[in-house]
Amino acid sequence: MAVGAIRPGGRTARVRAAVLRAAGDALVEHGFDRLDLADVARRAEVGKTTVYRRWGTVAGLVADLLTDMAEQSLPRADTGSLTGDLRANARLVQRTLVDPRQGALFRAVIVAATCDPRAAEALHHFYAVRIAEWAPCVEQAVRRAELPPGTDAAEVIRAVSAPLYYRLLVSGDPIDEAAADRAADAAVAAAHAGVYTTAGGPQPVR
Amino acid sequence: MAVGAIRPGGRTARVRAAVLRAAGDALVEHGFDRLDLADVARRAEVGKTTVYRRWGTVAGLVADLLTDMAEQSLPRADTGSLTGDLRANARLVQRTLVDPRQGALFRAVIVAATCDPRAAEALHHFYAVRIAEWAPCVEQAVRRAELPPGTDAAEVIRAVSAPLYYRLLVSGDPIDEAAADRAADAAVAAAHAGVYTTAGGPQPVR
DNA sequence: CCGTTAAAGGTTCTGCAGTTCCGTTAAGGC
DNA sequence: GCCTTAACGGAACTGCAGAACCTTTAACGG
Repeated sequence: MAVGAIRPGGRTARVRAAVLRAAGDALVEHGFDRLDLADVARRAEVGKTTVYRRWGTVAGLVADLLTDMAEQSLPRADTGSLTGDLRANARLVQRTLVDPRQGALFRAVIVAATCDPRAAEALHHFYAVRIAEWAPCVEQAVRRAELPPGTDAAEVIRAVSAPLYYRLLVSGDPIDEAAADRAADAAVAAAHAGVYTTAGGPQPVR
Repeated sequence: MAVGAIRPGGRTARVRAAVLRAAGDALVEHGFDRLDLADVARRAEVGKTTVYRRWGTVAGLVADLLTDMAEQSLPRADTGSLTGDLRANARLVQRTLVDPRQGALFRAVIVAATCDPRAAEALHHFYAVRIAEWAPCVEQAVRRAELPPGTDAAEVIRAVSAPLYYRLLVSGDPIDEAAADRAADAAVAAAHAGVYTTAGGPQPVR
């Protein structure tokens, strides 16, 4: 075999998959701060030396987990109306954050991002991908003249998620379907008023 | 002295103040995950036994720090217009989150809240207080007929902060004055459209 | 199939966060 | 001012996360 070749196949891939799955389980059970790499190794039925060597720290492991999560994508909605699409998006985010496993996982990766630059980069990339996936909903609405031209599509999508993440991380208020619909409706109203146009400030209400 | 009396005065209060200040410094420097209670004790020039006995864990210490922070309040603005007031609020939040010390501190306490129930309760109380302080801006706007009756004042205030915290914790986008103004303007537009009325869904744009 | 070596695995060691123990200081009621 | 004891402080101890070391397994090129 050639010198210096890397070996991503077979066992290495199996080990990565097992460790990432175990890391997800452990994160959901204990949370970010109480995560022990040796415990992850035990769950994954893998030598703890391997986990320490390949990922080093809890944050490094979470960063890799996020990279993996970014690759699995969910299709965006296309209901024909902006409100319908954004409500679908808000409901998707809402269901994800409320889900015991997914919600705990997202809290954990967001925490990891505040502690480690690699995890932060992975997180920002993850959301950049998700936002780019949904931006076409807004672009279509602009083409349909539902929204003013020059509307920043990504900013509208972010505006839908923001109140839900605010509840998850900051205020602790319940993340129910009503909150999701309100988040979507607020984004539509603000976009309609021209708040998200690149030109700048809000346009007068027509 | 009576049996079982507690002693909050003198030395005890001095120790608490010194430890909370030291904890803030340490949080800003190392972040939540790398916080060592022994290091906090050293900075505060206090026995480490004291810190472990009174606060026990990092999360417990942060919870107390938050309780302390909730007591120091900043006055709300009163510019005469809803947009003016909410932009002032958004700018205040923006400046706080961008400030190296304050920003790091807020990230740390939010992280602590995801790890510990007491810290979570302290955080939610902190924001409940802040939101209640600014809610009158919205109530005034309703009285001035700038907004539809039945508008949920707290929800409007939360809507102003949400995009800024989303940037801080999730997307990593810059938290500049333009973002602050957009957050305020979006909240105004959505509130104006009736998204935050207790009645429910959005009212038709007038 | 074989040889090379990248990558995983097992075991032992170590530093330090967190605990325990006991002596010291000073808050506050009389 | 005195006494009781809540609360602080220093030092020695301990358990375990993470490092170090060496052995074993299996991926991949020929």
